[in-house]
Amino acid sequence: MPRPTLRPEAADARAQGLHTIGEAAEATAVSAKMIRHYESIGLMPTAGRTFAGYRLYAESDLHRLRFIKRARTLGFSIKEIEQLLSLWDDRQRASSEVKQLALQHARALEQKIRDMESMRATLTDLARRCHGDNHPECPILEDLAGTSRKATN
Amino acid sequence: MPRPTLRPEAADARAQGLHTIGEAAEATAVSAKMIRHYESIGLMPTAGRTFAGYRLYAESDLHRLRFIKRARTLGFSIKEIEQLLSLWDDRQRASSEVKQLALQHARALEQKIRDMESMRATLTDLARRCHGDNHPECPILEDLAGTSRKATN
DNA sequence: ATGAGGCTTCCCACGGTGGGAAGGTCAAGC
DNA sequence: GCTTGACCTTCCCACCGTGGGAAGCCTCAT
Repeated sequence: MPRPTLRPEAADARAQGLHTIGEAAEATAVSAKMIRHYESIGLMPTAGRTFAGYRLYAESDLHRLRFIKRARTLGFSIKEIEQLLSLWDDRQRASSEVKQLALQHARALEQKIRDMESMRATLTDLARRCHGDNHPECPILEDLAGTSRKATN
Repeated sequence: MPRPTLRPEAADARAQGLHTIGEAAEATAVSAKMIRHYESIGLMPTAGRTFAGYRLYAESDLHRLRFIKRARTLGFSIKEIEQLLSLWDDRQRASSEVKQLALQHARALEQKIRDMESMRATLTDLARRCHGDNHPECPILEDLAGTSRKATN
C-alpha cells in the first residue's frame, strides 16, 4: 500500500486538513505509539511527512485507524484485522468472506468464554467452601495441591 | 527458598526416587522448558543437580509443579501463583487471604467474560444481519468503519 | 565404541502495548 | 531576536507466558 510521500510545510499541511500524529491519536483513540507501530507492521500505509519529518494524516487515515480501533475492541487479532481491511479496501468482494471471519471469531470467543466460565465456577465454588477465617484448612489450596477428594472440574 | 544442592551420581538419584526434568515434565504436564523458566524466575526452588549438571526433582517438587499447573489452568497469573504458593508453604496462615485471592480472581474473570460476551453478541448480531452472499454491502464492515447508523455496542 | 535421545545454556520469536532517552521542531511570549 | 514548553522523531527495552532451535555435553543400550 505505497502512497506518494507528501512533503508540504507544516502550515500547508494544516491548510489541507492534514493532522499530526498527536491529533490523529486524539481523534481515533489510538495512541501515537500504536499508530507508528501499525505503520511499521504494514497495517497502516506509510504516512506522508512534512519537510521536518512529521507524519501527516488525512481523514481517510483517521477512518482507517478508527476501523482498526473498533476491530481491536471487538477482539480481532492484528492478522484478522489485516484481512478485514483488505476486504474493506476491496469493496467489490463478496461479503461472505467477512461474515466467515466474523463468525469464526465469534466461535473462538465462545470457546474462551466457556473456558473462563468454567474457571470462574470452580473458583467461586472453592471460595464458597472456604471458611476464610483463621483456620488453616482451605479447600482452595487443597484443590490446587490435588489433595482434595472431590475435584471441581 | 534455597535448598542444598545435591550432587549424586545419576544412578544414586534414581535409587533415591529423584527424577530428571523430562520425567518431571511428563509427570506434571509442565514442559521442561517451563520448569526451567519457573526456576529462573524463582517460582520453583533451585533444583539439585547430578555431577553432570542434570536437574533432579523429588516428589515434593512434582507436587509444587502440579500446583502451579492447576493454578495456571484456573487462569491465575504467575504473580498470583507466587502468593498462593507462599500461602501454601506457610500452612499456619489464615485461609482468608487465599479466599481473598480466589474471589478477586473470580471477579476479574467475570469482567473478562462480560467483555467477551459483549463482543460475541455484537459479532453474531452483525453476522446475522450480513447476507454473506455476493452483494458487497456488509453490516460488519459498516460497523467497523463507523458508517452504520445503528451501533450495536 | 557408537548412536539415539536426553540434558545443558543461550538467544530469538510471538502479540500488543507502554516507557523512556536523546534529539529535532514548532509556536507563543517577551 | 531568543527562550520555553509542547510536540515530534528514532531507537531500545519491558511486560507475560510459551515455544523453537542451535550447539554442545551426558547416559544408556547395543
